[in-house]
Formats: sequence, C-alpha cells, structure tokens
Amino acid sequence: MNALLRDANPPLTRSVEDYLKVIYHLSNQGGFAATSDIAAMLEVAPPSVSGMVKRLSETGLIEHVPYRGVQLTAQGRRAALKMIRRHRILELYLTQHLGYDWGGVHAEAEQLEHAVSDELVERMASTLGHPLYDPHGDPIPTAAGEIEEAELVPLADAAVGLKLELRQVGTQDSARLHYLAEQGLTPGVLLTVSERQPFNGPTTIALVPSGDRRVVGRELAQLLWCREVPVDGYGAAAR
Amino acid sequence: MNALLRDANPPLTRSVEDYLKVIYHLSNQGGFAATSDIAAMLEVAPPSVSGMVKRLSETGLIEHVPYRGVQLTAQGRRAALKMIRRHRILELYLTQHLGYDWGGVHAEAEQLEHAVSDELVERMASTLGHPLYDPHGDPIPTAAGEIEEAELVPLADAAVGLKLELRQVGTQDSARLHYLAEQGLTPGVLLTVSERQPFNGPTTIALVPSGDRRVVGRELAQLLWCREVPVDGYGAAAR
DNA sequence: TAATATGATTAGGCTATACTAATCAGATTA
DNA sequence: TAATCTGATTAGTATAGCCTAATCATATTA
Ligand SMILES: [Mn+2]
Ligand SMILES: [Mn+2]
Ligand SMILES: [Mn+2]
Ligand SMILES: [Mn+2]
Repeated sequence: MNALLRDANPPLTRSVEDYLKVIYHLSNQGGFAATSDIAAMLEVAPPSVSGMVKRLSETGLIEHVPYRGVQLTAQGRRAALKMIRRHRILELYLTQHLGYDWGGVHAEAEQLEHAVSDELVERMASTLGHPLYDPHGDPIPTAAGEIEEAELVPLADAAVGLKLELRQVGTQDSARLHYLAEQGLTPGVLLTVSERQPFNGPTTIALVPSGDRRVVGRELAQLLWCREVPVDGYGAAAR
Repeated sequence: MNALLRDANPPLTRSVEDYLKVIYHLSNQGGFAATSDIAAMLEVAPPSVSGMVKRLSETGLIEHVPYRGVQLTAQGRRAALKMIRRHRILELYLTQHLGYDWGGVHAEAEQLEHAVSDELVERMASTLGHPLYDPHGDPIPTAAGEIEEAELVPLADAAVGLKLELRQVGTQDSARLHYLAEQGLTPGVLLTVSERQPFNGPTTIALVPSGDRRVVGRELAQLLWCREVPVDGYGAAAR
C-alpha cells in the first residue's frame, strides 16, 4: 500500500508500548536510555533495539542521539505514562478484588496492560476509588498524564536514628516481594533506623509502633525507598 | 533458526486463537467451515485464510479438505473451547463486577481473552461462583473442555400456543442487544407464542407472568433461542 | 456436455519484530 | 598518540500475518 495513504496515527503495538515503558524508566532522571540497557530490560538482542529505535524516532515518540541513547518526546512520554497508569491500576485491582498477592501481580498486569480498553481501566479506577498508589507503593499517573515525583531515599542510605515511612518497593521479583511481606515490610510501615554495619553491611531497623527489629541486607535495603518522617517529641504535634 | 530446534509446542498467537474460535462456531453442527465464511467472520481476505489454514493443519489443530473446508481436530477443539470459556467468563465478570452492559461487553472480552492467564480466568470464575452461562445465555465450557449442547428452537420457528423460556440471544451486535434488553427479552424470561403473521411476518408473544405483549420481527425472532416449557395446568405439578 | 459463475488457492509483496555475524565509533588505557 | 575494549549500528535473514492479482476446481446452468 502507498505509504502516503497509510494511517497517520496507527495504534501502538504491544512491543512499542513495552519499549516506551522501559525507556521511560531508564531515562526518568533526565538522562538517556542506552541501547544495551533497553535490550537487557526487554530481554531482546541489542540490534533489535537499534531497529526499533529507528522506527520510534521516525514516528516521533523518541529522540535518538546515535551512540548516546534515547529520550522520550512529549508524545512518547504521554504514551508511556498511559501504559504505566494501566499497569498500576491493574495491579491494584487484581490484588484488591481478585486475591492476587503483590508478588504475582506484575506478570499478569504486564500482559493485560496491552489488552484493556480505556473504559475498562477507568471503571477499575473508579471501583478502586481513584487510588494514588499501586501495591508496591508506586504512584499511579492520572488519566491526564501527571505523576507524583516523590523525594525518597533508599533505606540503605538513610542515616542511623532517622524515623522513616516505607513508601515504595523497587522490585517486581516475586521471591523478594514475598520475603519482604513476611517481614512486614510493605508500603506505609513506619520504622526507625537502629544501626548499620560497615563495609556495605546490613541495616537494622525497629518497626513502629511494635518495636520489632529487622536486619535488612544491603541488596534489599537498596530497594526500600523511604520518606523521612519528623520524629515524635515535645511540641511535634504543634507542627 | 533450525526448524528441528524450534519449540515443538509454542503458545498460540492471538490470530490463531481467533481462527480456532470461528472455526469452532462455523463447524459446530458437524460440518466443514468454509474459507470464505472464516474470512467474513474475521474480516480478513480469503487468501489470508488459505495461508493460515495451511499452518494450522501443519500444526495439527485442524483438518483441511481442499475446496471443502476445515474441521477442528481434538486438539484444536480443546484450544477453541478454552478460548470460549475465557471469553464467556470475562463477559460475565465485566457485567457483574465492573458495570458493563451486555451490548458492550463482547468487544472488550474479544481482546482480553488473549491476555488473561489461566489463573486469572479461574479466579474470576470462582468469584462468580462457577457460573454456567454468560450474559447472553451461552453455556460456559468447563475447564476440562465440556460444553452443554442444548436443544433450542428460534422463536421465529416456534409454534403458536407454546410456552417457552428464552435461553440464548444469538448476536453480539450492541444495537440489537440494547433493544432486546429494553423489551425485557433477556435469557431466563418466560413467554407464550400468541400469533405469527404469514409470509415471514412478525411473531407476537406474551411475557409470563406479566402478560405484556411484544411484536418481534423475523430477524430478531431468529436470534431468540428458546426452550419449550411444559404448560401449567391441572396435574402439571404432579409430573 | 460445454460454458459459466463461485469460491478456493497460489504467486508475489509488504510490515513488524526478532535474530546472528560483521563492522564501526567513542572511551579508556598503554 | 596508538592500541584496545565496549557498546552501538548495519547487513542480511527469518517468521507471522496480512494484502492484491492471477489462476484453478467445483458446482450450476444452458
Ligand atoms: Mn507489557
Ligand atoms: Mn507495581
Ligand atoms: Mn479475540
Ligand atoms: Mn456472550
């Protein structure tokens, strides 16, 4: 068929949707997403990425600087955030209404995100009461494409003595998620940093208010993104 | 890659799943599904069907008699019934739990059926209480691949005077479905056939127990599949 | 039986997406 | 600066699906 007659705005394919999502995650801090990182995250060979990058930049979804990497255009970012909204609403719906646990829900959402209609996503969102966070604590973009940018610190880097709220868990690995849930380490819990061993050693924390202690190795402590909470004390209520 | 090393049982693609479903529907009464009928139902050109038929019969999912048509093998039938189960459970879940109406639900299920996992389907089924029929009255195959074969007659062919239960509505067209719902003609309603005009004229029915009358044109009357119900009367309770 | 109409198939192309092998560019190190 | 390493890109190939145009087989009709 004549290229001039082809649909100017064809719907995005499954593959394209997944590429945009990983490019969003890899270039989130303002940098470039590298070909090899995209390839690793999608479990695809680097030349496949080079090929897709060419098509996506021709379509105007990304900007490509050869040998440096890619960034999303405004249009690409909108499309990526739409997919992330879908994914996170699906994850929450599946856990809240269909008995999924937070370790198993990611894989299912990864497929469904490409098949649900806008209508279905919005029906789920309203059934859920227009939630702000998914089961892993990640913020859900609005339908208009806005997303909360929280300033969080990994538990691994938090100073001893601080009081923290665990906000996001930065993995989708189900073994790690199951272990963390067993330990009571889910978004929303409060804790204080008791001590940290040197040479990349574990961090010991005390859960609030139970006071139960947990020793968290560095690998996991880097996945636990926390927000600093003002310590209770005389006059704290006045703030 | 070497053909001998390729995965012997790759997962079915979306397209293949849809082909198997329509072949099931077209060859249900034991006959052959014709290329052109498959093409029409999938909105695809006949040569595309010839191509797919070749691959499906090489894979052992269908049997092809050139210039006659195709039939499902046992393996193909299993796969088709699995998709039909998914489709119908999805339709029912969407109507019961997410506020869809029976006219809009088909299109959504048509996409989702390819993306849901077995686990999700079974979770939905158990949330629904392992239902036997979808919103249109169509029987839901069991997970083991059994399906109820009811002996139904279209309202258009039912003799005047009979008492009937409307069991299935044989269309997915949303305008027709919305109209039928307005008229109170949904699966489960009881009615008696009051009269029928000659020369393919409309059928007049009386709803039971309200007695409300409806005049149903032949096109719609052919879509309303009914089961004969013994008429109430002296001694009827004894049977 | 011969001509025709209908429907199915084959021939030949196109796009999206992946792959491997070969080459190239930029950064690092001797 | 020159050699080397790393990662990115190009070249060439494959498969699943789809398309149109041309051809072929079967059933119907004259
Ligand atoms: Mn995905
Ligand atoms: Mn998540
Ligand atoms: Mn489908
Ligand atoms: Mn249905």
